[in-house]
Amino acid sequence: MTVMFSKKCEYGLQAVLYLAAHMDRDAIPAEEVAGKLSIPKEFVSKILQSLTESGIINSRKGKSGGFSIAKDPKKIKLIDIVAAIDGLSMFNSCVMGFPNCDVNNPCPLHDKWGELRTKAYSMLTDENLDQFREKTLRKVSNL
Amino acid sequence: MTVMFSKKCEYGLQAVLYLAAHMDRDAIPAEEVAGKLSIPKEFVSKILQSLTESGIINSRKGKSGGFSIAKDPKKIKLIDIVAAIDGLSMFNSCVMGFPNCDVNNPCPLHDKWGELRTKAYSMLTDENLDQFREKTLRKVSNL
DNA sequence: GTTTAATCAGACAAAATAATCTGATTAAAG
DNA sequence: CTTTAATCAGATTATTTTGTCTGATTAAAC
Repeated sequence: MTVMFSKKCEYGLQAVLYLAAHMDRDAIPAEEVAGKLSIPKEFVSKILQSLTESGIINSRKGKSGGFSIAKDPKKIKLIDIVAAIDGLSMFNSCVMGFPNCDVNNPCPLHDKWGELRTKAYSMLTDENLDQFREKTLRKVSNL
Repeated sequence: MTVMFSKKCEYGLQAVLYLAAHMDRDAIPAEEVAGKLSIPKEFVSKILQSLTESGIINSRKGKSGGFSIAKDPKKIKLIDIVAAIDGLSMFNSCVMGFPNCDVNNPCPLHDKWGELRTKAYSMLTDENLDQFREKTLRKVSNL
């Protein structure tokens, strides 16, 4: 069981952080990303392809090709990756799965979950990819 | 996509809350629970069976049989249902799926997620089933 | 004791998610 | 221009999750 994102999304977050932490380098092949992060190569490749369509990363075909961050990493937030892969429905769904859970018809956890959800959203929007660089490098070097 | 629990767990939480909110009545058949909560009957039946094995609810076979809360609802917390169905791994896994994510080798979100996780745990442990009774009745009456 | 309405058990089916395979295309480098 | 190393596209497989079906068992009520 994953915590709150799909496996695809977890991998996507890891991979994009990896690319952002290595902006200084050229395009990075899917094989390297897969190897460093222990993700199946074809799977991470697919995920990065889809993020290319979303405009978050670039891809370059052919020899010495690979993937790289598409724009200024100061302008990319983790929420962008989550939105592109899992979507944002988790931020307006009832935590217990009740339908029509809103302020007029709240489930027993509505208020408490509401606070948590707001903080979870902040967690994904407060910092940009550039600000995660060092932490990512430290984590990746210990995998 | 569910928010943070599996569908099975969401249904389990809803169903147990329903039973707890109707403790005054006799055993409640799976069919009623399924109908009120719009959950497939056989599915909720399976879920309630498994919670019977976990000792959270009782079942009675035969005519006028059904399910009921097994013990004092003041002594049951939502976390008990989550633990029985999804397990507690979500409370010690990395939110981004990194391995070995701990204080010595944290992922970029480790600290922020740590706080959230603690609060999510509180959300499931602060109140007992009895305290959810009214809120549940209000919600269920508007489904 | 027969009928009826329920759980229970286990197999089965469908759908979603995760992962793999194959071959085509592309572009750098010799 | 040939080789090589990469993405890309799409089909396929595997696994997990979700949901369904069938029949056996149980117990209340008549």
